Amino acid sequence: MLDIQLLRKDLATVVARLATRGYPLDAPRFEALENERKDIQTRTQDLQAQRNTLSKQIGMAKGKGIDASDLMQQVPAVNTALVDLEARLTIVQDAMQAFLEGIPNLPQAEVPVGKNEHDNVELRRWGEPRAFDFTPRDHVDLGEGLDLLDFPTAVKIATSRFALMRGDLARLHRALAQFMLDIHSGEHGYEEVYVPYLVNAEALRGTGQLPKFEEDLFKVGDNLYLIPTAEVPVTNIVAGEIIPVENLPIRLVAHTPCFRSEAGSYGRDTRGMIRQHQFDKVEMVQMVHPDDSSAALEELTGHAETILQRLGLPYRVMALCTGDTGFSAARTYDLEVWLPGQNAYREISSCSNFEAFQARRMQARFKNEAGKNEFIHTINGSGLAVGRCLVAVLENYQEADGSITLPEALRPYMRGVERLHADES
RNA sequence: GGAGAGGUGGCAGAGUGGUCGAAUGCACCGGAUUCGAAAUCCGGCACACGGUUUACCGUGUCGGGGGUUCGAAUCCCCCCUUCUCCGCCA
Repeated sequence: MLDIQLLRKDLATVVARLATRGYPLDAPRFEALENERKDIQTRTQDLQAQRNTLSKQIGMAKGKGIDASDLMQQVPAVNTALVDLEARLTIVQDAMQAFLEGIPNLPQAEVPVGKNEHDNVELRRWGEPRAFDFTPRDHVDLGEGLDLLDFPTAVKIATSRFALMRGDLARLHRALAQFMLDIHSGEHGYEEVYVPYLVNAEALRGTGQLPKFEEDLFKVGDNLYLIPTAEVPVTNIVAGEIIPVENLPIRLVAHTPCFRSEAGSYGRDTRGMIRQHQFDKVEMVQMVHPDDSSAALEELTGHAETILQRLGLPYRVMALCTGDTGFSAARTYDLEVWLPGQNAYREISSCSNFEAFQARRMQARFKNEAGKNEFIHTINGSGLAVGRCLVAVLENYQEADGSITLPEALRPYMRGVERLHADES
């Protein structure tokens, strides 16, 4: 959520900056709501002050044993007017709140202006895509060829967009998550957390998934939703808190499954594990002093890159343009890993600075140097998407016979297994 | 699942219809004392919003919502939540 003071003070600038991300802010509506609110609120407060004064006088009179019936006769008229005004005030305030919650974050000045993913800017590349002396297969052919990846059975149990992994592939999947978690918690200074996989609407509102993106979520029962990313439970750890400034920055990492309905993505990435209803992800979250958030985003992005580098997976870093930046983010870098099976770079991590956007929704603050409560900044990023990382390992490390040579870094997690290969039989 | 007890400022904890946004203690900030510190003493110290604008005035907030009343932290109803005991259970 944006600071309403910013809209009051400099509406034109806000409109212009939001326009770069393709969001048409309804300025006349804002001004109309604001004027109505101001009018009703001042009138309401005047009446409340009148009532308070009268009641206080009645109390004083009764305390002295004086008859107060004159005063008491004056109150009902005030109250009648108040009932109406207070109701109208609530309506305007709710409308304003809903209006504000629907506005996306302002992109930072450095974000390249553009319409969609085609306008994203490549910042750097790491690693050389391997030259194959055979036609590389994609992870579906590889996994099924090894009898370790099974989509039909997953469909039988659940529905499409689910996967079943077996044996050493299931183990490799677990190894990847462990490996990532160990590096972030052991080398990058993150505290590992285990969090609920079901969250309430308030938490989702805090990080910005609700109210706008309910159709992307799986709802369970009356009040709970399966998490679409660990960002939701992890970031909300600080919701409503006033954090001692010396505790900043807070760095947290969690490995969780993520659940997405993928509404509106029919026909996209229907083959394989790229786009699933359920996938695992290791997520890094930082809560920082506002002065430090830009540096923290660079740092966190580097932490995600470290994983790809240790696994020897070629990737590039993309600066998302204004039009492709997510609702809550002020700035986002995507990491795209090279997938030989698709002959393309594909997103494997998304790292964003949300500035105070989520903190304002969550009421997550710290006491600043002046002793005033101030909103923290939040940053998060995948480090990495486990399923897509598994895909990348399979495709980049495949051999001509369909076997997979495992990267050195993972071998300690694979009880000595160095290759995935089909049974001899 | 059954029974009971609670949710008040950063924390602890008073307050059961009227000058209560709320005693007291701790923590914190400023000052005195001290060579300095501890201890002690004095003072300050919730948040949000609105109006005016450095001072100021007003409104709202005592888990959330609704009700009674001229007036609610205090009475009534509903919900959420925490704790204790019993049962069950990975």
